Amino acid sequence: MVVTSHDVARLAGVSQPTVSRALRNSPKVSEETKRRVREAATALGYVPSETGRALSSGRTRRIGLLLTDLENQFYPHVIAPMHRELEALDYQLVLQTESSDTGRVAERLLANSLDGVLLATTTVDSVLPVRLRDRGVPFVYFNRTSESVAADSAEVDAESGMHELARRILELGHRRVGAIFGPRNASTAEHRERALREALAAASVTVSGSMSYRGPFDVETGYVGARRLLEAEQPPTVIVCGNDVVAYGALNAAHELGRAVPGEVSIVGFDDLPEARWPMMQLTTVAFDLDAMARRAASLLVARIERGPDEPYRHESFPSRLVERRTLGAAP
Amino acid sequence: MVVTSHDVARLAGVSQPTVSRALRNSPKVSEETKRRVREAATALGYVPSETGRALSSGRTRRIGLLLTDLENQFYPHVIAPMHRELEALDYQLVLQTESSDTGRVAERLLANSLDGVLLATTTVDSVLPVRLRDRGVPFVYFNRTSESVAADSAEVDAESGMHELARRILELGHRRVGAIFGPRNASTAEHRERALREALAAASVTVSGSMSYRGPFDVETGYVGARRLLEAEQPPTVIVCGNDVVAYGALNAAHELGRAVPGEVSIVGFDDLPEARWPMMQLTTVAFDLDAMARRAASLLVARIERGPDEPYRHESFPSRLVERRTLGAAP
DNA sequence: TGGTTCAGTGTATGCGTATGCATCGGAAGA
DNA sequence: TCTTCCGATGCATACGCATACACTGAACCA
Repeated sequence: MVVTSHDVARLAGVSQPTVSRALRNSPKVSEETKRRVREAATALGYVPSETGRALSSGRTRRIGLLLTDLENQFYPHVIAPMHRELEALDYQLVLQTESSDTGRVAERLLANSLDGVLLATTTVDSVLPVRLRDRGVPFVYFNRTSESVAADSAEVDAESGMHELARRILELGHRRVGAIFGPRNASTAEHRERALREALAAASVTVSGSMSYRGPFDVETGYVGARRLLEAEQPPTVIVCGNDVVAYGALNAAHELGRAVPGEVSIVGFDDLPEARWPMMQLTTVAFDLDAMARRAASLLVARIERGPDEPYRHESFPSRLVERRTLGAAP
Repeated sequence: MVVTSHDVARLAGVSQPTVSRALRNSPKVSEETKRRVREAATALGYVPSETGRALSSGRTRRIGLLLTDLENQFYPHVIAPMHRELEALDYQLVLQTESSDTGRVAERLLANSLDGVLLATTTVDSVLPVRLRDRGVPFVYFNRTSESVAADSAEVDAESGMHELARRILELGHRRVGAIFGPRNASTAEHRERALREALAAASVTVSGSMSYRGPFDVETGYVGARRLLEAEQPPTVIVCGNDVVAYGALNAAHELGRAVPGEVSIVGFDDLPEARWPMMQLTTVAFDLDAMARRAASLLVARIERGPDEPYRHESFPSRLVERRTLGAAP
């Protein structure tokens, strides 16, 4: 039924190992034989079995991508460039989502015989990196880090953009600054929060507890958080969101409450997703090269897989900067 | 380095096949032995190699999902439910995107030793289904069909919703009906177009060539198409879009041109994605249970894989209905 | 008591590819 | 002409698991 290298060997009049070598373009096979083998392979429609190859070589050329939530609007812009990069490097992408049972995720990742794992979940789970390290499964942190287990990483430098944003916010006269931060235990959320607070503190502006909200990086958080902040007695004049997706939710809340943006309240995001540029949206946001960062994470992982565990860890940092659009204006 | 069933066998004092049987809970192994094997497996942290299992069993428990464009806003709402369903059925999801070189895609799909493929691309490529059939790789059409090669399918019944929409549009006094259809050679696009035209024809309303635009199901198409239609001398009073994502683009165009929605122009989508419900958006659209449809496609495929090729093909149809929100109003 | 049966386990083998090593034949050098 | 060497190929085997089949011993029946 299925064509194997033996069938090709028979047709080409050579042995099976010669087929293997010929098709992998080994220099130990004569050009004439390669030609015959290739012809036979084409004639039979032979495609090498990845399973056989994996068992024999110990490499699957498959990489796992661990995400928090497949439906989050952030991830398509991560998955796509990673997929493109990995395709070019001849690797496959297998999706995994975080389940409540971390042990099971780890087990699946390992059983899957993945060559490596891209950790793109927001919250830092301390168990998984340890297990991966112990099993010798290469992995890379994407848009997060962990102090506990060292590994390659691709991250945003939030400071530059956040400082720029804070300066501009103050310049526009805002003093009641609200914020919707990301979840606790998420390094990305912490970096952004700290950068914002530090930059504002320079002008003695603080984000008080009643002026802030905290939750997962999703639309719901932005919506609920912004409603809460905007319906307070002294609502903020600007709401800085943990990322663009959260800002979408905040915009929805403002829209629903009939608050003009940026007339009555300014809203700012982080990430500069393609949707932020939509005429409908025109979201002012802190931008960085997400596409490049995703591709970099993928290539870092492949380099780690192919060059081995002895290379020093690389921590790629992507600078951020403010992109002003419509949703940030002068304080009312 | 890596723990195999042999290691477990040695520790448990049994043979390797007994380990295999015990862990797969075969009735041919005594409870006492199972207990010992399980203990040994846990002690060693044994996780069966999927590669070994795949080579031996001929099944990879991996399913390919072929998409047009990973960054399209439609797909997260497809990927997520499929992933959930497949996870419950203990299958993995591997992403593939359509490349220009169809042959290469087919080859990769086959080499990948996938147990089956979910075809979720919009355009009907005639080569791939044939190759999959010839190789005996089970597959399911999702949100599309092909007359040439029979297979299970999960599709929308566009007629009910489109008729409802047409009736409502006419009722609201619209006579200049514009449309942004999906791409040519896409069965989904054709169904929706035909259903709309038929329903309008009953009232002698037609969508002329100058009142329609055609392109891939993406934001760009909606934006470009709507700009073209709206900047014409006699712009339509309503624009029916091939799907919600296209409608996002149309809304962007209307926004940019300063046309009030639905005051000056009504815009309607199809799919009822979660984003359509956003207060910012409030898109009137033709809805169906996309989540269920995606899950159904996945379970149809698994059933096909596990029950074999002799079962009759199943064509699941999901009814559609109009969901009125803000973007459809009376004709100006 | 001998034969039959069956539960439980081991042995042998296959799945498809990659690779270390042996082999072979011809060319080059002595 | 004999040896040496090397390019080209075949042989044997490993990878980890699943499964057909063989085997063993105990229980049961006649």
